[in-house]
Amino acid sequence: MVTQKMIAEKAGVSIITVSRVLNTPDKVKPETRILVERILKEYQYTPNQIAQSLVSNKTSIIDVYIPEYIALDNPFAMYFIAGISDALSSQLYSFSILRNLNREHNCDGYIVTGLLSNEFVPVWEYAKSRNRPMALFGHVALPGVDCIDVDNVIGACEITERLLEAGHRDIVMLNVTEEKDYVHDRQMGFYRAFENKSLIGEGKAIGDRSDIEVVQCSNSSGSAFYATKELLNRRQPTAIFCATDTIAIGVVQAIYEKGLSVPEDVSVAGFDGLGHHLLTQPQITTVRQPIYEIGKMLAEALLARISGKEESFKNVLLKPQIIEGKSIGAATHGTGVKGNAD
Amino acid sequence: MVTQKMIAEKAGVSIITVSRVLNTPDKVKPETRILVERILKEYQYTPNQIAQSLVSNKTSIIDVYIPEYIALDNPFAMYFIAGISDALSSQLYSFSILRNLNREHNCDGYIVTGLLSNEFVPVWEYAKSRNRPMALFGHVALPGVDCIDVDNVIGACEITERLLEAGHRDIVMLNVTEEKDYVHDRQMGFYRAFENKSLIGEGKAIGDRSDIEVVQCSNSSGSAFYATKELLNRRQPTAIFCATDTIAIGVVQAIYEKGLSVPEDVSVAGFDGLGHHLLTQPQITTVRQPIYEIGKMLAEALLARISGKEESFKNVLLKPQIIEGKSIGAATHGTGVKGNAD
DNA sequence: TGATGCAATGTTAACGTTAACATTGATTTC
DNA sequence: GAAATCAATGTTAACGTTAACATTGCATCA
Repeated sequence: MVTQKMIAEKAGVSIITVSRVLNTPDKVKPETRILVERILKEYQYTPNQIAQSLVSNKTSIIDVYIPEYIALDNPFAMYFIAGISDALSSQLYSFSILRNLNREHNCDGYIVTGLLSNEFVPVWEYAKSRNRPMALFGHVALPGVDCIDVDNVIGACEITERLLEAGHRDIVMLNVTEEKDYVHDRQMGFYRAFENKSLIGEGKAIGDRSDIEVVQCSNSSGSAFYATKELLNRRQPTAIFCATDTIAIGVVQAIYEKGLSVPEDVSVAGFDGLGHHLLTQPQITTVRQPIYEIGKMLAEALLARISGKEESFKNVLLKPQIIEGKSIGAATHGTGVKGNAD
Repeated sequence: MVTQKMIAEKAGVSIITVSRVLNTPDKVKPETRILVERILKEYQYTPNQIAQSLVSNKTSIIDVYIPEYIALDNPFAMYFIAGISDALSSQLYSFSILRNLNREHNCDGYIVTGLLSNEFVPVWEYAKSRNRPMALFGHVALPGVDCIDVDNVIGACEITERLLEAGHRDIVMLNVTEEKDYVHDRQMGFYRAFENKSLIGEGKAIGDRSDIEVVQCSNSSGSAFYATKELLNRRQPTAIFCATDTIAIGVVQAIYEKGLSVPEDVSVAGFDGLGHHLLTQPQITTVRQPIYEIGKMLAEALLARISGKEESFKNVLLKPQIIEGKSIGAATHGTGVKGNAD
């Protein structure tokens, strides 16, 4: 390994002069500077980052904590990581993915995801004890943390309103059988759209949703395929709102298999916008969670905090955007709100 | 930050005794050891990895070089990264993803992918000049590198043979319009299956493939959907071999839309096995590239080399495995090899 | 009883870099 | 012409850890 010491000896100067040529060249006589630069180049000197880190107490590494229960090989993780990677590499930072906190690792800051608010406290204390800033995908009531989260309720509400505005009144939601916040929130958003349009059955209290059908299946297109076949054997809604695009793929297939068309016979709406919505024909109109952008924003927020450029802490709740596909059409059959027709 | 120096002062011992308690506790008198351990715990001492790295010249970090032209948000990259991550985290190693080599970064070794053999030489020299081992996804004729690659020819050949053994003689391949090695290799494998079964049209030289139809489309399910519709409007082969599972998804949709069934009317075979084959109904029988496992094996090979446990260098060409779906059935129509029927 | 061995602990130096302070010699200032 | 200034460079110490060698004091042995 070529060190500053070796360069200094070759050039007949002291180590610190070499260091100055590298860091503050203006403070070195041009003659000396040119000599040292020539030797640096000749011996292909590269600084030892480790030694620099020891002095500066900076590593140029961000630790990204993704708990082990989140598979790295799903679109969520990959978009998140891609966003972080792009934000950091432009600033000459790199990152390490941590799957647990068993191990010491020196870094300049943490990006954290996949935690419920109560799980977050120990991680927060961990970062605080190391005096490192932290940015969180999620929202939490702890001070000194940059937070960004997605509003699943609004996303589900808006795309459901979209279906309602296209004239659909008999909309079935295919939701996931998982006890996660996002599952609950998307169903709430679905209901809220009916409430906003005052389409909850007359004479029923706001909040009485027994007249709106929600079918459950697991989050796979195969499960959605069978659930949809069963549904279509029973009756034919004018639209299906799918809690995820993975589900929507199975729904579209089941509609085809039934000899029906999308969107002519049944409209389909999805949620996630992480690539699966592009796989069907027609492409699915969906709600996009900007995971890539969130990863990028979190990384940028963290870098701003590290550099001291930013004073106030972010606390953002993003409104997800509707991505236009071709899977939503005008309602061509049906009898209005199913509850009203009963 | 709590350092060994602070612990030493509190315990009334020298720094090196603290270091010994941490590294070689047997060499410390039990009495002293217990005292120091108590204070270490009380002040929540954690070692400074940077300082350790400076002394040991080891970082416990592997640099994973994925050139910028490979999007991190595709299944290939994500499975690759997941495999590496799992192999490394069990050994208390972490990794950094490098998107270019503009920047110095201290690491214990390199994992490299996505390079053609000529692009690989400078990267190889880069690693060699830093005296760090390297493991490559690909194959190359350079010494001192662990290599693992997938045999696309054999994979395509075997799944095509599978179709031939099911009685199919009129098989169309839907290939990608990209000038990449894998595209060429999969088409070669497709042809080879016919040659192996001596099904290249009678009276034609081995290698004359004008009687086997290959349709091209871009690597998206929408493009495959339209290409397949056009194909089915012309004629109905008994099976379609798709160069990628993304294409296979569009093919299945087009078959449905035509009012036909998979595999009753048309069998479908795919390639990749990175998740998309699970999205259709029926699930696609495909050839799986074990990307996750390759990432894992490369990481393990690198760790073995770093630890000096391994002498000889790996040079593996993996045979991809067929993943059973339900998309291949017996041939129920058709007239044998299309060329013969002409 | 003095030499030998050994367990326990300490001192010094090293890893490669940079910050803070020190020195040198030439130039400017009053 | 002595004092002050300044550019150029050097010396020392520091970051936190560990390796190599040194010391101490006690027990063992001939």
